[in-house]
Parts: sequence; C-alpha cells; structure tokens
Amino acid sequence: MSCQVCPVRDRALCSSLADDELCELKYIARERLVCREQTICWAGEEGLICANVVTGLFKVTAALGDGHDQTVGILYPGDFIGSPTPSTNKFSITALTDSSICVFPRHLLEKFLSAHSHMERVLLQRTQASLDEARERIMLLAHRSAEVRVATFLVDMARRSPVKTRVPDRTENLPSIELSLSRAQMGEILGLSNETVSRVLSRLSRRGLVDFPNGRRVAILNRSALSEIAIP
Amino acid sequence: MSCQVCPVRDRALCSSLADDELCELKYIARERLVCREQTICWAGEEGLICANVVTGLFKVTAALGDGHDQTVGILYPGDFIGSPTPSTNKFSITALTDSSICVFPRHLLEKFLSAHSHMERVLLQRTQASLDEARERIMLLAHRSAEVRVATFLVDMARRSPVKTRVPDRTENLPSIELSLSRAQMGEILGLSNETVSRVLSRLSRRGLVDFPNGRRVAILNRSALSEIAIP
DNA sequence: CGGTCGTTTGAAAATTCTCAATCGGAGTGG
DNA sequence: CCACTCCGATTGAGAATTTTCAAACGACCG
Repeated sequence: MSCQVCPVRDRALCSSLADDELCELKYIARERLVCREQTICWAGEEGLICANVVTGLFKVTAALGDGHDQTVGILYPGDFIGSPTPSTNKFSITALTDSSICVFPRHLLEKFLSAHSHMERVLLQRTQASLDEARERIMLLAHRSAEVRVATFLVDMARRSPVKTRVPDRTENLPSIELSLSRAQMGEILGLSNETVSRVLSRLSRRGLVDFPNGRRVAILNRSALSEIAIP
Repeated sequence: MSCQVCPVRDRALCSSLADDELCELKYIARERLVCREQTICWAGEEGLICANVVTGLFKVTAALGDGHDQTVGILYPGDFIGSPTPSTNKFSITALTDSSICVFPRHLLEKFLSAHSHMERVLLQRTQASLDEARERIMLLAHRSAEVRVATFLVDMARRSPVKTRVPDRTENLPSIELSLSRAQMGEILGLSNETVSRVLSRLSRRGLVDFPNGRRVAILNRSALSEIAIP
C-alpha cells in the first residue's frame, strides 16, 4: 500500500514529512491488520514496536485486578502508538474494531527520528495533545454525572469517528456512527456500570436525542442538545 | 544561583546535559520565586514561557464553571512546565506552596532544543511519563472508593515529596510530609467533596494509619497498611 | 429449538453529596 | 491579654446518585 493513498496521510505523524522523507520512512514501515479484540501491546512488556493507527479504533487499558479492565484512553485513526525510546508498556492496547496499523520497529524509528528532528518535534506535540486529552478525561470522571459522561463521550466519538451516513436535515446533519462498543465497554471508559450506561442511553433515546437503529450503531438525532448536556 | 547546587540538578530536564551544555542553557534561564496561590499559566492564553519546577508544588487545573476548579495534575520539583512549540495553554498552573521555578523564554528554549536534540528526546520521555501518570489518575477516579483515592494520594505524596522528618521506628520509617493542601483542594484533586475527604481522613486517623500533628501536616504512621488500601 | 450473550428494567443497598451546625486555631483590634 | 472574627475542619442527617443483585427480554448461532 502506498503512503500516497493512506487514509491518514494528512493526519498521522507522517504528515510532517516531505515526499522524499516519506519514501525513506516507508522502507521501515509495514502495514498490519489487527482483528477486533486483538491486543497489540501488553502492559508490563517491553515496547518493541511503534505504529500509526490507520483505520479502526483501539482502547488503552489497565487490568483492574477483579478481572475487569479500566479503559484510560481511546486511539483514533492517525494516532501514534508506542515510544521511540526503550520503555516498558504501562498499559495494554487492544483493537475495538477490525483495524489496520502502520508498524515501525522501535529501534529503526528511533534512528529515523534522530535524523529528522522536526518529526520528533511533531511527536512531542502529539504526546502533549494526548496528555491534554487525558486531563480532559480526568475532568469528565471527577464530579460529573453519568448523563454528562455519556453525552460527552457520544459527542466525542461523533467528532473523531469517520461519519458513516449523513441524512440531510433542515436544521443540522444527523451523523450515525458505529459505536463498536458494548455497554460494558462504554462503562469501562466512563467509570460506570453497564446498567447505568444502558439507563442513560435509554433516557436519551426517550428524549429523542439519540436512536439505536440496529445493535451497536448509534444515530445522533440532536447533536446540539447532546452537546448542551456534555461538558463545554 | 548556580546550576551546580540546583536542588533538581539530577532530576530535571537539565540532568540530560553535559556541563558545557548546561552553561549554555543557563544563559537563557532565570530563577523566579512564586508565591503560594499565584498562577503562572492561565488556560486559554498563549504559552510564552517554559520552566522547571525547582522547589515547591503546583497544581494543573481547569475552571469548572461553577466557580470551583478541577485539578487534573500535580507538579513536583523536577517537573517541566509548558511546551517548546507555540501553543495555547489548555489548563492553568498555580502554586500550592511558595515555590521557585527556573524559567526559559519559549522561543529560546525551542532553539536550544533543536540544537540539543537529545534533550528534546528526554522531554518527549518526560511527557510520555506524564501521560502515563494522568492515565493512572484516570484509573483512580473511575470506580474507586473515596478511601482508596485518599490513601493512594497520600502514598503518592509521601513518595514524591521531599521528606521533612523521619522518626526511626522498629518496623519502618514514619515520614511526616507537608500536605500544603486544604481538604477542599484534596477533594478538587480526587473528585470528592471536602466533607468526604475529611471523613476519610478522620477514619484513617482513628485506625491509626495517619496523624495530623498540626494543621496541614500529615504523618504517615503505617505506610504499608496505607499502601494496602491504595491502588497497587 | 435451546443456549448464550448482551441489553433492558426493577428494586434494594451502598456510597457520596448537600445542607447545616459546631468546633478550633490564627489573626486582629481593643 | 482577652474577646472577637474569620476560615477551614469536623460531624451529623437526609437527599441524590450509582452500584449491585436479579429477572426478563431479544438477537444470534449452532
């Protein structure tokens, strides 16, 4: 697969590279398909690979001891995985959907970054953005009600996920997004039980803000009202 | 003040520098004293400065809308503040105690980092460590009881704060640390009301795990029992 | 058709928040 | 030096929210 037609050509770390640099990087990259539920990084292990998320969705999790996991982050297409420096993974990374990633052996990427320091600068910015994002999530979990958490999560997903269908409307677009998550997984992300998630979604549905046409797909019927509920 | 006697010479970003590089960096650095409660970065403003925390304690906060703040991170001596690239601050940074920081104008530090890419690499590692830390905090806020949150926080503070006094004991050391935080501020960090924080601390005190000799100082009487309660 | 798994819904239990009163130390002014 | 005030800490009681336990439901699959 050529970088020229890469779906995240303009979003991933590589977007900071000129065409000739991109060619060079491609030599150490290989595409890899990842099946839903498959874990590509295990907490506690050495991080031997780095990667860009190309398509799909991943979760960053820690084992909770009681068998369950806590999700501490979501990775969308264009996001970077791993560290160029030798390090132990603090969290596991697992595919939520069938996905594809662009993999680099860690030590080779480390060399490449040293030779292309502007890309390393971009990676730093990305990491700081992830830090800001994690802190936003802290704000979401502390003090916020279940309804606010769920609404914020839905708005977030709608913003970052590739929109599948758009039904034109007099007032606004109505994006329908693939959730790809069970109620339990949403609870894992939002720090709620699956029952509470279900209850909130039912309530939002009764109020006409969202709809569940089939299974795990969710249609956002009233995005502005949902944003109203969500964190500013 | 000379870098040679800097309290965080071995912990801050600068620890990655050789002596001659350190001399060079010193030209663009200046020490600055910050009074308790003083805010050095405001959310929404342009980040014109970077800095190392030398002494004291800072909190990273976001306004919550109802007048209160939510603390999303704590900065200890040696921690880095700001971003070398132009960016808008997403959060405010405020001193919890009288503190001192080592300030660099952003654009000058940016140049320095470009010329000393190994330091930029270290900064990247630091930022990733902060990200991991923020994610640990997410784990703490999601699903955890008030007691676990408080105990984890105390153990964390005891680990990262400079110990003020140590009373030798048959079984273990008994560090007494300066909390520097009101109950309300702890609640701000842990996503709890100040009353809940107070209740948990009273309970821990009755169980003989901690003591409050005077005001905001806390003595950890049984660190292992506290760690037992805290997150692993 | 039966079984499994995720969802939905109900009701009781547990936890935390909110409101309110009291307490205690630090600082101030007479 | 003492009374007074202010602010944070503590403690109690009821309210609100969420979790837990349980049951019922429905879709999917062999």
